[in-house]
Amino acid sequence: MPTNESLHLSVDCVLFGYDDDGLKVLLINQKEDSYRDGSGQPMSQLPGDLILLDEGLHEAAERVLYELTQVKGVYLKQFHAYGDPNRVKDHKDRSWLRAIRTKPDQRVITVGYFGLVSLHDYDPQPASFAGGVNWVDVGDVGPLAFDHNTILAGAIEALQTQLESHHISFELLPKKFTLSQLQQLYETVLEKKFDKRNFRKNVKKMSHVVPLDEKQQGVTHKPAQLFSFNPDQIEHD
Amino acid sequence: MPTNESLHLSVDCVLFGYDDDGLKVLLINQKEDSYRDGSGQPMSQLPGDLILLDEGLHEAAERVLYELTQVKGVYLKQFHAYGDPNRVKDHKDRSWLRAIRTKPDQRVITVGYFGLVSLHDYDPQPASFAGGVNWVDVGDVGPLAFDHNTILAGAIEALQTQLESHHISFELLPKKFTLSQLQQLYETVLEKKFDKRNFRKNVKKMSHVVPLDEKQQGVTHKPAQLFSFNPDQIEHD
DNA sequence: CAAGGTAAGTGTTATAAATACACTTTTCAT
DNA sequence: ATGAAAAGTGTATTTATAACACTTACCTTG
Repeated sequence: MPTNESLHLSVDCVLFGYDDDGLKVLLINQKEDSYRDGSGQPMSQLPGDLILLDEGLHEAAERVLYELTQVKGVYLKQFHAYGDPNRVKDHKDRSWLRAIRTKPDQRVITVGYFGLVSLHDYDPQPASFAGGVNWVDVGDVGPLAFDHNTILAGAIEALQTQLESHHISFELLPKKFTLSQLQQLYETVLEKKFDKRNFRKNVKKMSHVVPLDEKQQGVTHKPAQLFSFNPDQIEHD
Repeated sequence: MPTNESLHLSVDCVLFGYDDDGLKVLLINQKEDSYRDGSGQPMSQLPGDLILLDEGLHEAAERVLYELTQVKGVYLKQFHAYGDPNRVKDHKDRSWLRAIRTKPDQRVITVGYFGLVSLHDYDPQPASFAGGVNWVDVGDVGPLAFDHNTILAGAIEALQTQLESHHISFELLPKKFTLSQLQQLYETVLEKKFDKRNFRKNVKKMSHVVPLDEKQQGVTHKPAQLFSFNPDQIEHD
């Protein structure tokens, strides 16, 4: 029954990027002429790669991300392994696999990592070997290759549950930020509204959020107080 | 540098068993003469096995557990993948690997699952191909083979965080249980004490915990009301 | 069959956390 | 000087958490 002779392992990275206009995921497109879905559209997928024989899983995720975005040192966390024997056997994915793999029928188990970057401070200049690289709003992601929609959904869930408990919000914000930006981040990620005054009351209790002697500049309204995270006070993980 | 030519994947199961005298983990011993640690003690490990080419990860975990305990249908949940390239390379583990593997230097990545069983209703009669199988109190677990102490710690953490949020306590209790048993379970797993009256107040709010028209029997004191979980009201996951 | 042992069962009060809600302030642009 | 735009701020209500001690029902034993 199984057409494969061995079993390979990859990592797939769900890199979330955030800025004032929302939460994005980094997706890569295959070259248009080699890989299209039924309707002729080029299909997207999450950045991922087979792991090397002497690297750890976390290392592999870092490498994949570095190769794609030239970014080092981003927050990266494992969230789930996906091992359905048929996860790379779908009809829609065959032509692409034939193009890139020597053994396209080979079974691949993948370990999902999510990563967080702030798109405010610097734009990670995605540089891909494989085709176009785009930041896509999380709400606008269409059908992806393989089981990548499932993986993305798992990453979003992990991000939501960990945002509050693991103090990772600062990975998505600029070094200096306003309380409104922090609130918008929470509202975007958790998909619910918060009351401004109550939200600020809670932030005051967080010892790792510290006010700076500095105000927002160049805005057309009352400039907001800037805050930053104190890394000493943060233990995530 | 790497001595391995390929890479294999296993599942390791942390099967938790609970009864009135505590939380146990199922461990297997290697045969004493083939595998001892430095001090000549036979070493224990978590039940685990390489996954087959055509089975999913969850399926693999179910199979491993069935082969060891003859138990089917237990609650099983993936919690983490462990992929350090040296996780099976420790000196203490070499003799055992030489005994059981054709390629003892081969790298193995493993996916951890935790499982839950009630030791009240029935004793899962562990039946092993590989040696002794024991329920060991979670507090009394000594050094294990490979990185299995790390994996166990990860499983305990996962169990603790999910006990409250995922309504899984009933997997560890008999079908009919008293509120004191439920409280003791929480206290054991979460390693903290609860106030009896406050605990019961909270239970009353849980619609999935329903009182039965039945009382405890054969006890030397006031018999407790029995309760059960209503499976219709439970969505875990 | 009375007494003692044992765990079950039960309410109230105090403190802390979460929620709901609306106006004033500061800056820039016109 | 006026208006637009988002920042910033306090109180009252509701809900949840925490602390705390005695009575009840059943079994055992002497």
